[in-house]
Amino acid sequence: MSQRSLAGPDGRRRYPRLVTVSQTSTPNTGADAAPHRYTAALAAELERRWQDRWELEGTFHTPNPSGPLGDPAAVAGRPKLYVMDMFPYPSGAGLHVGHPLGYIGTDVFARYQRMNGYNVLHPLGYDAFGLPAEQYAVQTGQHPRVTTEANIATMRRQLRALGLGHDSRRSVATTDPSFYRWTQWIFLQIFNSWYDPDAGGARPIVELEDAYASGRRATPDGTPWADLTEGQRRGLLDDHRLAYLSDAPVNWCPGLGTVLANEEVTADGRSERGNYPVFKRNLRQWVMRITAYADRLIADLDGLDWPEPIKLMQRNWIGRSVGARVDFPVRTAAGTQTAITVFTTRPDTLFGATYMVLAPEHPMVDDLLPGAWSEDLPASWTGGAPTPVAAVAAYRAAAMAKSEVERGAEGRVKTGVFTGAYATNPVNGALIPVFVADYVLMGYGTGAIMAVPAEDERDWEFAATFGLPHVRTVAPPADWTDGAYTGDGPSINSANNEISLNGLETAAAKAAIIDWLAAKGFGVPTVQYKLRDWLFSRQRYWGEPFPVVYDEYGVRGLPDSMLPVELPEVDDYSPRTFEPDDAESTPESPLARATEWATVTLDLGDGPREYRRETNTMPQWAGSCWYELRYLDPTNENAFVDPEVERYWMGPQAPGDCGGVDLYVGGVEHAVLHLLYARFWHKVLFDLGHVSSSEPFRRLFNQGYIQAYAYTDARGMYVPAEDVVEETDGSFSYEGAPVNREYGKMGKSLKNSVTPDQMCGEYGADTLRLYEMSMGPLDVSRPWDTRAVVGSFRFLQRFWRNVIDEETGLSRVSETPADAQTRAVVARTIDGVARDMANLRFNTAIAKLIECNNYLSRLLADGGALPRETAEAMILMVAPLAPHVGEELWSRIGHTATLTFVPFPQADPALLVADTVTCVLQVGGKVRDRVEVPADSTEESLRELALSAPKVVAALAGREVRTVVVRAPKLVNVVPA
RNA sequence: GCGGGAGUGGCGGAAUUGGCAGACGCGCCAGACUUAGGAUCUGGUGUCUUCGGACGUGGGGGUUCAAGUCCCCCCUCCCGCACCA
Repeated sequence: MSQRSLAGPDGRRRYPRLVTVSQTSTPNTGADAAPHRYTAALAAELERRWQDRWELEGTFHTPNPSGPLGDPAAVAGRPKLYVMDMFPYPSGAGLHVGHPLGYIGTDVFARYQRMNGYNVLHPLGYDAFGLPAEQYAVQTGQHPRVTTEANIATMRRQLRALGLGHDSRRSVATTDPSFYRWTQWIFLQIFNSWYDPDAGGARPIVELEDAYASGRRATPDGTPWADLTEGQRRGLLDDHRLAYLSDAPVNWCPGLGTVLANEEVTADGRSERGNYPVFKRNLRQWVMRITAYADRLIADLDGLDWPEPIKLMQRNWIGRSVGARVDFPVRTAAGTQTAITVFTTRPDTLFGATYMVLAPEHPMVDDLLPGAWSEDLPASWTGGAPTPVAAVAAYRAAAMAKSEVERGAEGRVKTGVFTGAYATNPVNGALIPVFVADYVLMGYGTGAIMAVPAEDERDWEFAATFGLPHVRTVAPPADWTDGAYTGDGPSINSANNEISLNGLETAAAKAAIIDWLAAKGFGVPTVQYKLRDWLFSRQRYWGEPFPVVYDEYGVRGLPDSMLPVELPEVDDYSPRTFEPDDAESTPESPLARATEWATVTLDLGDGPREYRRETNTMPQWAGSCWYELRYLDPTNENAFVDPEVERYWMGPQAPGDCGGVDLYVGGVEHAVLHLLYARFWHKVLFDLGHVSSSEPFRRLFNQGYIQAYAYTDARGMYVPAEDVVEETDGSFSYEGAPVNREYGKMGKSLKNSVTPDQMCGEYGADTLRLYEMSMGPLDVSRPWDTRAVVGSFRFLQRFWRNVIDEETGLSRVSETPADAQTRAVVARTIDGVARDMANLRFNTAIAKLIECNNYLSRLLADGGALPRETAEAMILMVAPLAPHVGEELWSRIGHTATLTFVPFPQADPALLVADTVTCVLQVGGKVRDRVEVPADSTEESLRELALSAPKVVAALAGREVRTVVVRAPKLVNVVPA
């Protein structure tokens, strides 16, 4: 990398052959280069120089309208644009070339829009709480803060070397106490709020307390507020809070030693991280009442400029179903009259309910079981057990023993057992048997269903297995043969003395029966969601402590003045982990061992008293739920963000606009986790009047991933991908032995990692940026190909050579004006590049720039000069993509200031209109000739031209002309008879 | 199984509203410079061809003067959900 060219005695250069062991096929060693050629060495020098200058001048320091980062004059008269990436976790493994793909994309876009006059906010921070730093700390004994800060420093260095124009003053980390102080503050806002269905949003809990205290709102059992004990009052309020403690079943993962959110558990009941078994346990944990926002989280998707698949995933995850709850009267074994409540989306099929099913965990099951079977029953119903109690116990034990994977592997064969009890179908009084079966899930609806075999495939299968009858209540299509018909159609067999659904279409039948049920007190219309409340506790050290304490009555939020609650120093950062399948184990947070910290004496307004702290911490999602707001005002010590600053950057742009970040770029893997949680927090803050935007991210863009090939040898071990050779027959080998190729992620363990540092060293950051942007559309995944990077390098080299004389290093720019053709070519390039950049189509923008540059190369090779207007337009267009080359050339042709804020070139519309165009002459739709014609040719003249064109005449071969289609001036199609 | 997306040269990918398929790049081939080339530069490069042309965007059918693009059927791959009543 360090060879220099030598000048010979005659003044001509001599290029010594210096071949080092490290020398590869890289074209850019500089060994052979002309003295002022664009080489890796030159790229490294000028990139460092411009990065230093940007930093020194604060080029990317974005002004706020007010406050510590405020500069009203700089803000005035410019439109704003907030461009943001999903922030990274500062991993110790360092970056590979796939990581910065999205960051480069947003940087190009941000730079482009700065040149269009926007005040662009483009920050990048760090999502730095979380498991890897903690696990590393457990292994090494080093405080996670130390490793986290070292990792952040490394990542900042790597990202700086890519020339990313972030506002470094706003580079917050979620682990900074000055950041998580406000995470805790927002938690308290949520904790101190309740969802008021009448207002359709969150309101301070003190308003609810006032309503109870004044009697405007009755307590659930009617007891006057004044007569309630302190504990009862607090319990009542706690039941309404948006952040609350719950004893409900949670996902307990012994292998990780922590509980997990539903979103963090895979379909086969394992942890998304680590792939350990997860068990349902009743544990007292913090939960966020996200379900209160389910409807708004669905409805407000409509106003978002997000990819449709992501919206769909959120809708599906929330899983809204409209239906009814219906009560089926039943008598317990003890003789008490009660009812089994089911949820159904098909109340119109009620007359077809021929049995019921309860989930194995359903709390009513045990009360229903009679002491003995009342009749002779088939063995399939009793499971061969002597009593219902024994049958259900055996069934439950068998169901518990099966893992989710095993259940899936059984191909969903329906199993179950009869309870011995019968319930009454409220519409027709029929006594129908009640079963227990694991195809009904306790976690959805009421954990109980009415089974309608004729109109539900699962019920049909179960009924077939257990010999249960079916009654069709929806007329299937004429060609229907057998099985459950789940579609819509006119109701049949659905009438009692009071109501008949017969003949009604499904929608009308639903409405009619719901009215009847409601009137009779048998049921109510209900909306059901798959979404559950969000489990918010983790038994971890490296997370935000909860800003709450406990006294004898329960939990109390701390006053703002006591924030932040900082993490205590501890000897052991590890949560207690267990054998992965030890379902009986109990979580044990590391903070519980910090006994001095966990007990604290505070004055919460009623004198100093001793309290217990919460020893769980918040999940890693907490910081990412609101970081877009902290970027706006990162140094504010009085508020998480100044309202005026928030309104400027994120406020609605028009009536009905939700506001939010103008462009948010990140991977699709956060479609339902981060993006749902962040929307929820933002809406709470909106309801409470803390932000003016009702959504955090107005526009979302999912970048694709850079994939890579990995190779395994005969033993299945990964071999270094860079040393694999492709054989002439298309197979691959490593050190002479054949290897298998697989396609997927890039990673150190797969031995196919390529780092940005490597690419910057071999070509420079501008080449890497250009290559990543030219590989394909930003939202599509594609394979990395190190060999192909040289193409982007060659372009920069050729572009450089067109502007700079390689021998002298001087500008080749001429002050003579451009000729008409050059102007037209450049104008077309400007037009296309501007459109592509605005649409994040950087790959086609680059193709157009290369095309234009190739034109200029030919022009110069033919002895032409490079006109200043042409050079400047090209430099300014290349600059967002390759900013260091852009700045360097801009300065070398005589400018002193950065080009960051120089207006992007405008195409003269007059130059976009060509004088002549190529007209395609077709015969029967096949191209036969092309002719240059005036752009304003008339249809008639083109028709004449085509009919007399020799190639058209030849292709017609004497056939009659049926018709002639003319699309002036570009196409004529002569259609033979 | 349900839902969504995608199939274009050896490879990554281009292609306003249906209107010249394969832009641009890699690779490959040839040439230039060179003691040399793995640097750089120039040119060529979908397939077949009797050199006229024919064929060609996963397969089959259709609409149209004209289909990668629109419609129907099928195949393959990727992503999400997965007994959600």
